Amino acid sequence: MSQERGITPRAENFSEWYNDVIMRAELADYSPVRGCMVIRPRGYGIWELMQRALDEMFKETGHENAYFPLFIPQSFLAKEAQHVEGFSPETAVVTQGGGKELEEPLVVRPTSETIIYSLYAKWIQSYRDLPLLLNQWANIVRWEMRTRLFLRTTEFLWQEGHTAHATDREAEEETRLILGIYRRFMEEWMAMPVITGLKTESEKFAGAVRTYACEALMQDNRALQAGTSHHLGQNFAKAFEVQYQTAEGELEHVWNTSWGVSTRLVGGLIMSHSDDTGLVCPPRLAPTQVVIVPIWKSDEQRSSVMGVAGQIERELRASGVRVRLDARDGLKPGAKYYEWEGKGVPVRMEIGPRDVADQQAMVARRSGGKAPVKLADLVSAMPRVFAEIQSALFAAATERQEENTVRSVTKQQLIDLMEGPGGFAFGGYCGGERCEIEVKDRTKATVRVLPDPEFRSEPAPAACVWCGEPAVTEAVWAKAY
RNA sequence: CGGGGUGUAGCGCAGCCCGGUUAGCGCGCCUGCUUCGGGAGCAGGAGGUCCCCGGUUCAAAUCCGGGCACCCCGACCA
Repeated sequence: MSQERGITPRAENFSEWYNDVIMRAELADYSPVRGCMVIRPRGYGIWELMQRALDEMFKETGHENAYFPLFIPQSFLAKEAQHVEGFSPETAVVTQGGGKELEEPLVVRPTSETIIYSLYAKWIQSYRDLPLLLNQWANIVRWEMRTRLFLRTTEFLWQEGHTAHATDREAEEETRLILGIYRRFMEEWMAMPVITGLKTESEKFAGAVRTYACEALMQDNRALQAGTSHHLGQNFAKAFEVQYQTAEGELEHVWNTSWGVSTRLVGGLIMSHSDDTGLVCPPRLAPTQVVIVPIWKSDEQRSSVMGVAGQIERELRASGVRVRLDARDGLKPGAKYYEWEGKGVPVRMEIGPRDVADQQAMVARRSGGKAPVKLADLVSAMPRVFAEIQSALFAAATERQEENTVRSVTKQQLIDLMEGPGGFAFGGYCGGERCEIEVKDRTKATVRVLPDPEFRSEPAPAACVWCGEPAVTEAVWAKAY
């Protein structure tokens, strides 16, 4: 036995398990700078695949990429009252440059609304300039009290879309369009089910009129806010005087939206599927989808096995599969199995002398199951195998979410649930801030979203879970990351 | 910011209470040979500011004081 350090069992300590999975899979490492993280190639590879998929969806819907500066004049943040109030406590500020005190301190962007809309004011003159649909891939800095790899770090990577529209309705449609894209990405690529809906006043983005979000339930039954889409109304347009002339010659402020997902998604991916062996990654986002492990005893066997393995590797790669042949000498096959399982490679192909003789390979899935496949069928079989794994992961995560969701909770059930197993609790809500605060004080749970119609209960709850007054809406409570 | 824990080789740790001369162990790493269908074996080898600063002492990984960093649990937080 030459076991590497084991992974803390998930059931024993979820946080330590999470860290262990990241270390075992070599996704990230701690940095010399407090609260910051280093994203290693296997983690960055997941992010790159996420970027590629999302970027394509943004472009399909008419968005273009641009890049705005990291530094924002401090005065810009202050132009929108709610915005500055929300972000000031967590900004990093540069006061010196080139050895001299700066005329005006520069904020390291915690988000880019202010600098972007200051430029939009210049670019937008006429209704013919609208809509303006831009996105940027960038890093941002928020000075966090307590950090966790991928989930909350001082610096992180994200995309932020910023759009300007002629009408309130168009901006609302954009906000909803993006929320739908996020949901589709999380379900179809991450195999992570989400609940979408509206944020309450206290939880919405600082400076927004409305914030919509995707909320996912992790394996410890806490909710992760995985993506947000904000309808900014004319708040920033007024602050930065972003105006356009209508066809009728009137001067109007534009309507803005902003929306983002971050490297936090990688954390969500990890916490949705992984197990005590290590990372479990859905094939569509796996930097390595297939690892080929050759097996031999003698030198003759080695050359024939490697010949076949190399051939399969080339064919799979040519067909678009992200494949890797593990030809390392001196490691037994079993050791390689454990290593690649820990790293979350969805499919392992074992090829030994017996397989070569039978013209087949053993195809083993990270999530369980192993079966021989004829060499001639390997390439054509992979899309189906990937699709099955992908949908099995989504089905398992969906089942887990449903098992940990309670509909029409009573006050006592809400308390018991949050003191006990956790999960999503659906119930009536009067809409009052006081109930929101009391629930949080008593249970640590917050309103994650006021769910969209497709997630709502039938029939709609009549009374507020907390105060018993008539419910004006339904809410989803959970303890959040 | 409060409570708890940890800093000794790349990783995981022992040694510290009770100071002592070449600071150990497992894994990993390098070389060679034998191995290889679920974590290989043998032989040889490389690798250390014992977190930092100061103090006590003939002598400090070990005792004392101060600091720093990281992790966990809270508090806080789009």
